[in-house]
Amino acid sequence: MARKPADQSVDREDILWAAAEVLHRNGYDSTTMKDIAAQVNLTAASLYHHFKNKDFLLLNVLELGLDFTIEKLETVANADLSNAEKLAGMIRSHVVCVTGNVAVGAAMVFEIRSLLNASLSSKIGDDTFMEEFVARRNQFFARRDYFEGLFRDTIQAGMDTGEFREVDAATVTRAMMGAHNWISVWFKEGGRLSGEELADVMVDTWLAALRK
Amino acid sequence: MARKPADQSVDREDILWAAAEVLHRNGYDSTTMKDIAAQVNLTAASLYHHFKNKDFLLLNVLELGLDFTIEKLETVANADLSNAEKLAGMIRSHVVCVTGNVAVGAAMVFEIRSLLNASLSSKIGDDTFMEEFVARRNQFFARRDYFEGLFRDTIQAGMDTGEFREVDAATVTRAMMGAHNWISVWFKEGGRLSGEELADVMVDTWLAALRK
Amino acid sequence: MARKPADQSVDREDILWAAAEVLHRNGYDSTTMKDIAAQVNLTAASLYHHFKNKDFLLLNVLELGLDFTIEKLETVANADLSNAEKLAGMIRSHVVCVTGNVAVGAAMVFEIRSLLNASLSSKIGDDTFMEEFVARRNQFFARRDYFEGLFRDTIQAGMDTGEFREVDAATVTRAMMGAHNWISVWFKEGGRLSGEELADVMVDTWLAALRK
Amino acid sequence: MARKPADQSVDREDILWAAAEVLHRNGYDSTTMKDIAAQVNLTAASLYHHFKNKDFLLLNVLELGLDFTIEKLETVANADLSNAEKLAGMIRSHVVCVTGNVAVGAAMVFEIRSLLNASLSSKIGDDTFMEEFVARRNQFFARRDYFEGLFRDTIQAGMDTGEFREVDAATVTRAMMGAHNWISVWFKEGGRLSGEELADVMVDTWLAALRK
DNA sequence: CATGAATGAGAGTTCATTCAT
DNA sequence: GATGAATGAACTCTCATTCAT
Repeated sequence: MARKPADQSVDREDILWAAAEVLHRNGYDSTTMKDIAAQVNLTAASLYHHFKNKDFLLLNVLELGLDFTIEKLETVANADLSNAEKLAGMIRSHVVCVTGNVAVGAAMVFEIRSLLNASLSSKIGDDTFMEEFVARRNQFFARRDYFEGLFRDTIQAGMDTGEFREVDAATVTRAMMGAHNWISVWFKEGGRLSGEELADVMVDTWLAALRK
Repeated sequence: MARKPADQSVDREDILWAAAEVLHRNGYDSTTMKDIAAQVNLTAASLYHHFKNKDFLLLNVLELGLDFTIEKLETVANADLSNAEKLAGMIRSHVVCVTGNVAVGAAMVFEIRSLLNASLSSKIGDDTFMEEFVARRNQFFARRDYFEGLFRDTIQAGMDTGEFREVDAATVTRAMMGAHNWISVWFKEGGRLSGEELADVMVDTWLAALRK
Repeated sequence: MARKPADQSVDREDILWAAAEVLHRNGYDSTTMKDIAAQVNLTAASLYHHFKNKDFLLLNVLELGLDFTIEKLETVANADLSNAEKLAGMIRSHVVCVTGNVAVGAAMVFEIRSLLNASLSSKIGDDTFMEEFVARRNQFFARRDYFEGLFRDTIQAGMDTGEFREVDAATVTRAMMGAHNWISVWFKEGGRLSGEELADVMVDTWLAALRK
Repeated sequence: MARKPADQSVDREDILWAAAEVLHRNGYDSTTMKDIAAQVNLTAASLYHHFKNKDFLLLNVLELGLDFTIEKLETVANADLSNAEKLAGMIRSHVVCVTGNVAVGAAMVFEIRSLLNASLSSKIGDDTFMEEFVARRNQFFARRDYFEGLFRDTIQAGMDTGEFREVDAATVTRAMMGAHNWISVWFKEGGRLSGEELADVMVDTWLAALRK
């Protein structure tokens, strides 16, 4: 979690991490632009220099989180490993990302609906506004599907090679996503389990569920 | 599960089911009293004859959903079954509840935070208001823990009797809760799997994860 | 905290006349909802009970003014008179309307552009919103053309019967509209000329311009 | 009339013509400094190197338009012609100016009110600011009266010499101003009538109205 | 000269809530 | 009970304007 470097130059990404934190605390609707601005020592009006509006700001937060997570995941997904090892690595990656960035993780779980409703409240003003928003939002969802697909494909591949028992890969993947996403709800830094330890438990659980 | 009564006499519970639906669509903050009222052919003002304020209304929705689910669950939890059979039954119960009542299920996942923030924004006006609210909210959370505890205890018992392999019961339970809660996000009535079938997959998955 | 306003019940039309006055003073953009509300002892928020938004309020003001004027005009336009007499009556009607209602008259001259720009800033929210707005706006413009057409037709008819000399009826009509509209800019109640006297001058001028 | 210079060196007058155009499209209040700046490839901040503030910019636009028109008019007004010929020339001059420069013409009609309101919103900060503004604004209005006076005087003179019939010169002049100003509202370049042709119609109309 | 960043002030709008009817 | 009217509070967003670079 990147803190405020100083009080001077605030750039887009600083705002995004700060925003994620506030979002995590209050949820999209209860979070005001003023809240976010305060977190980076700006006024609400100043935020509009960096983001077209609140919806875009949310979208940027989510994109940041997803990009960050996907990047980590792809390293593992592209490695030359057995499907079991690969899945283990992917689960660990995902869980570590979530525990290391609870705020963003939570945003990705809880604010999706706000993202969907967002288009409705968008002004017409500039058609470009909404068009760009919808385009980027769709891309976000596509990448989200891609992300989930990485897990599903690995499970399927493991079934094909006989490493895993036969299951409903799509549903098991969704169960897994749910389990991992839910972490951002209950995980507390400094609790009984570290992020790494939690990742171990998850890996153990899911591999057990899939073992023959 | 049972809703939609006559169109004339609107009672508290009608409003709650309707509210859950709107809440599911829009989220707590984006849902206006007017939205909820419209769903039952009332005006916003009229809602105040039935509920003290919006926060209480939400609390009532959540209580309704939780009571409903716990009731089903206790039937199984108190039955004279092996721990594996019991856990299977509980999972099935939970999943069927969620799939049969996506709206309320989603509310219980997504609007908890609103419930927490609620106390903060409560008007000080009537101390009794807030006191009662906080008391009932705490009770709600206690019952929620109790609900989760039913699962955890069964897993633990299964481990104790040797039916299940040794796992971190608390964490596995949370994984399970996450997986089940997440259902309300993606499940569509009439999709590839019915609620019952989905329940089967979940039972299979979790028992596999716990088998020795 | 709902308070009782001093004035009894304020209805839509009261607001419209008041709004016209403020609009006349400040122009659409410089007029705030608060300004209009203050004029009728309401808060800005209360205006939204009566009008969907500022654009609709303006539209209502203009509709009111146009309806009022057209009604007067049609009485004359449908009477059994020579074209010269008819035109005289119409001019007198128009001028008296404008001088008797400077505020609304001015609104109809100066705020048309705001009406046109209005659609752009309308929210999507409810498609119905914008659709209704555009529909009513178009109807307004159609009625405005109809209004102008009454003059043009009478001039043309007078030319056809030989009462008037040959002129470019459309352009003369526009000159006339301009002259009459402009009255709302400079006319002061209690000045050198009463509304009736001014009407006489206008009638004299235009009939002189058209006489053979 | 002459606009559009190079694209590099932007000077005050370029900005004014550009501003007039934007003003014509949107009106003073809806026109932002950014809009005007964009029209000449500058940023809003840069405009402040050329004009003290938005009010002054508007004032400059109006001054430019009025000076331009008066200059043309004085040529005719000072010529050695009969009053009828003089009035014809003046009308032609005015109409041609308006049709050739719809934007500025419209600004002079529609933005006068903004000019009036401007003083009120002026920041107190620099007294000099407001003093200078008010002084120049008053001068503008004086010149505007002078402009209208040229017409009125010619009509009066024509009545005195018996060229024109007896009318209320002041009121007829205002009717004329209204008719001419209104042109900027409806005139479209490339329409049925050219500016010159429209001028002919106007000359014909007003001389007919004044002929004995 | 030009500009990117920042901001105070304020506008339109929404909404939970109250109260007289 | 039910509702129409009203409102205070709060929010998103805009904009003229300043200033350091």
